[in-house]
Amino acid sequence: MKRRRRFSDVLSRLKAAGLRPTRQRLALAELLFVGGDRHVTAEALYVEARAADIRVSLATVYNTLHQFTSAGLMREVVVDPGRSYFDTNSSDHHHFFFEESGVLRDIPGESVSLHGVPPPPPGTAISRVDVIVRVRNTQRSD
Amino acid sequence: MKRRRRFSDVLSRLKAAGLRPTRQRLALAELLFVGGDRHVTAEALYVEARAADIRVSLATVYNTLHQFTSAGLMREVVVDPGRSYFDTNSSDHHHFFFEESGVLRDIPGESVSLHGVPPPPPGTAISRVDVIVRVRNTQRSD
DNA sequence: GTGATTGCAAATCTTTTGCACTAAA
DNA sequence: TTTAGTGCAAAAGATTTGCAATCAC
Repeated sequence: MKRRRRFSDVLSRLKAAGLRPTRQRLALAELLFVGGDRHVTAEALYVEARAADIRVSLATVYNTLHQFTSAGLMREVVVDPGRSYFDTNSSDHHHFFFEESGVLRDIPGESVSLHGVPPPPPGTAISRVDVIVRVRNTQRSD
Repeated sequence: MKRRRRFSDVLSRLKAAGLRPTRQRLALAELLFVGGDRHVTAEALYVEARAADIRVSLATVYNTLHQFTSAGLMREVVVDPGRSYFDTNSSDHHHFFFEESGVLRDIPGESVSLHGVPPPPPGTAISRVDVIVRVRNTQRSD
């Protein structure tokens, strides 16, 4: 009953987040949350969903990713001008970004330590610290 | 002769970067590089240039910012989905990003120290590490 | 002159929105 | 029912591109 287990996991996850478990949200959540951490763009998830015979529109994919993000189930990662990535790992961690391929990879939050960040100005508080390690291929690429 | 000094500084800067010193590039460079570190979006620089009676198109502002960036005179900072910032400080440093206002502020590179970043995969090298400290207002804003 | 640069408008790309339709509670 | 969610197509931004006109060398 793996399939049923997955389904109910995802179902309770949506319920816990206060999101109505619609067919599209359930299907997208299953793609996203089953099988480890993922980093997707809206377009990529849309293509993947279609390939998996999930009937959903691109607009709904965008809406859903933002709803999941607002609900704390995902995190938006900004690394590429003109394209947003969404990360199924919403805990505190950092990223490698492979500039040539556009691939994002997690760096566990505990492994990195930061010192010397100045305090934020009065009246403000740090909401998040992003560390993005941009990586490029060593060998010729042109 | 402050004005003349600024002009020749900017002129040699462009020449050193191998960029033909056209009227538009000179004028934009003067806006950008005179008077401290700046963080601009293409649109904002365009508006500023027009206000300063610099006759330039938005397309040229985009082109120029990218040329300056390729030449190492500036740096592109990605913090906001759907909008690019360009930073006149191209040396190694980090940023505060004020989420409500969209303002970016430098954090000197020396003040922050990072430990524990895993080595990049074989065949790749770190091209840059960005630390972005996202900040929000403490008081109500809704 | 000659090739690089610019301006303009059109094109492209990503993301958002309006609204009639459908589905969950 | 009643309200939230969805699909579609259109709209909105940001950025890029094609090409004729213009400028630097």
